[in-house]
Amino acid sequence: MTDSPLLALYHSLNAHYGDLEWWPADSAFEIAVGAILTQNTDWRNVEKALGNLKSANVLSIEAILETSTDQLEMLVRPSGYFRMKADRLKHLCEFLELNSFDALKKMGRDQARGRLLSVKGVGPETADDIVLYALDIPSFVIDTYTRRLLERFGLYSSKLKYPVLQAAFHQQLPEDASLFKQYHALIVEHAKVSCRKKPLCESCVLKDTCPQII
DNA sequence: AGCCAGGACTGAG
DNA sequence: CTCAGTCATGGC
Repeated sequence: MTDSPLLALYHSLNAHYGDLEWWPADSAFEIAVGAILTQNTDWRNVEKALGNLKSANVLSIEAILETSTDQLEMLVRPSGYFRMKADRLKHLCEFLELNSFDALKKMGRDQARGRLLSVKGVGPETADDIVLYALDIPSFVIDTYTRRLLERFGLYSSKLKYPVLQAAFHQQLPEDASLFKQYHALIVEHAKVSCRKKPLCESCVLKDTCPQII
């Protein structure tokens, strides 16, 4: 029984990079906040913003809701789009006030994901970040790195819609939150060390171990 | 000195 | 519904 292409790709990435321990955070709430802050933003800038929130003791639902918009904007500024993100964090916290992580987890994937998507500023990727890493429910995250990787390996066009690409992962992988977490982490890690422009790097670390794909 | 980052929303056609 | 425009700081 040979692996499906996406599972084979996972094994290759995993063999090279090993366990990556994602998502770095001290709580489910910090993960949700990070998911908003990292939208189209380098994680290193997100860390600065999270650090500001922690230093100001503003990393909780109540604290964010009580903090003035101006103050919140100042704190999240290093992560970019600071006005928009401050606003999105407010919306997220209003939502979490009524829907605890515990309650969301009990709803199951589709329900929880659907509720999250109703929050202004939470799109498909952010919702999946939260469902997967904060709720520990297997829902695969499709980001720009994922699209680029699939495109390069000739597996799926990066133009395909989010649900289509996600379905491919869901069909080809065992329904395992730990595996989904690690896979997404591996994709991002690989993106950081691989070149951005070439269709497929000659020095790609997967070249030797993923012959079925390359 | 540009280019780009772990997206999502909006308005136009 | 498809798609360009918009939002913004910091690293390399």
